[in-house]
Amino acid sequence: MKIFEELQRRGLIAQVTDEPEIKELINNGGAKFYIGFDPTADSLHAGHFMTIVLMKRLQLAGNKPIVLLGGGTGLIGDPSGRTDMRNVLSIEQVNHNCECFKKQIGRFIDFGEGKALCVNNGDWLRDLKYIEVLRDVGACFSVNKMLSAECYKQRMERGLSFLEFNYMIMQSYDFYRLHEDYGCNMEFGGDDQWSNMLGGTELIRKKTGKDAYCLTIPLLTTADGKKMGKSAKGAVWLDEDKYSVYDFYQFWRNTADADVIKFLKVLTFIPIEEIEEMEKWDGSRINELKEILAMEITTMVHGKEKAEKARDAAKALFSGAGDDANMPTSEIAIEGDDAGVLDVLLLGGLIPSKGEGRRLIEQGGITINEEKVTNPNMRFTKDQLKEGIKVRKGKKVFQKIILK
RNA sequence: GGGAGGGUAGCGAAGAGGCUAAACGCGGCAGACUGUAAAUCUGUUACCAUCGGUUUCGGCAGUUCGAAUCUGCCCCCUCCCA
Repeated sequence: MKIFEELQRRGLIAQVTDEPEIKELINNGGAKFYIGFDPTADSLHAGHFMTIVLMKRLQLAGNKPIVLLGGGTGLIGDPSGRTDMRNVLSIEQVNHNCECFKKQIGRFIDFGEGKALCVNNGDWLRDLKYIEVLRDVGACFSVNKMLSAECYKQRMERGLSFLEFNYMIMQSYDFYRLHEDYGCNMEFGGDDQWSNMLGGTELIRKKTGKDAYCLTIPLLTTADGKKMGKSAKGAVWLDEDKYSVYDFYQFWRNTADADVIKFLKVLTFIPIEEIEEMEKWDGSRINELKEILAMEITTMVHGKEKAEKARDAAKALFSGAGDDANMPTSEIAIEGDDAGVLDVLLLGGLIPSKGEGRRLIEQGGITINEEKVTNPNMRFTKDQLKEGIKVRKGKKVFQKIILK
């Protein structure tokens, strides 16, 4: 099966500019495509992951990826599909974030000789001269057309700053530069990028008379219509210091029934035939699929060893077996000879405030060492804490707390 | 620059001098039911605390026994006119 067909079967194609042409290019390894990543934080998150996986798929099919770090565009902020303005990042932050992104992407994409490129649009965007840009690039854009772009819809009601309005032009210019400097002929991105991407192809056509192509992937949403990759705690980071491997595994393990197959297709390298086979499995095996999904993704991101550890820990905890070898653990320090439960939970990071802790205890949501806690004034001695206590919050949160 | 309307808890949105830590909806958390799912139902959702207390309604300064609610100044947003 050729890569284009595979992408289709996996549900990875939302919109394309010229299907026959794109098919031809990527099926024969003729694409030199770029995907942009704006460094909005110091780690990639689950939302980026699908894009990276896509990149990898195309690279494996012989195409050349160009990773574009948004050292320039990150200073502007993409307003596409957003209702509110992004907070403006400092140059230092952006630089730092770019470094972090680069490291992380390197774990997935092979940057070996001639196989892929990593460039930073800060290298050209930051030095642009205003008048020159207006004359060279600005003249190619129609404000009327830009304003009618779908991606600004929400912002037309709430206000759009000129800064953000220029994002599309910067992204288009990126494509043009990559086309000129590196022979890039295609841009991939999330579906919310469609108008920005088209801006690029049009700019290239106007400036060079040549064609370039775009392909967008559907925005991965959960069955309840939310953007995938956000958990209650915020973004699901790929950096294990920001989001533990155990939690990462659990995030995928808790995927809604309706999303499992979709996620398997889009996010894993399990052959599409196999997934289509899994689709026919009896409904009672749905939890097996969730484990497979969680295992696959966690392995890709954190490596097999850590993924197995996370899986084993989860299995042990949820099956009720006493094995706490891999239970997530936090260390705390206390003053005095003993400490109240609420303080312990707070220090262990299980509750955001003592009020919340009280509520949990009142409602029977806290279990320590297999015993339900009923008294919010309960105390633990230093010796007890030294041995460590096993806390269970609600149904799914397990944590061992131990004295430092 | 002129005019109008706004800024209330994570979000949306009521409240227009004491009865308001602030209705309601969403979201979050917990409980029941389950399959570590969804749906549903129940409870809960500023902070500290046993009673009770502390700090909140864009910011600052006032008026009042008492202010989210009234006054002045400032900041920010939206719309209309230039």
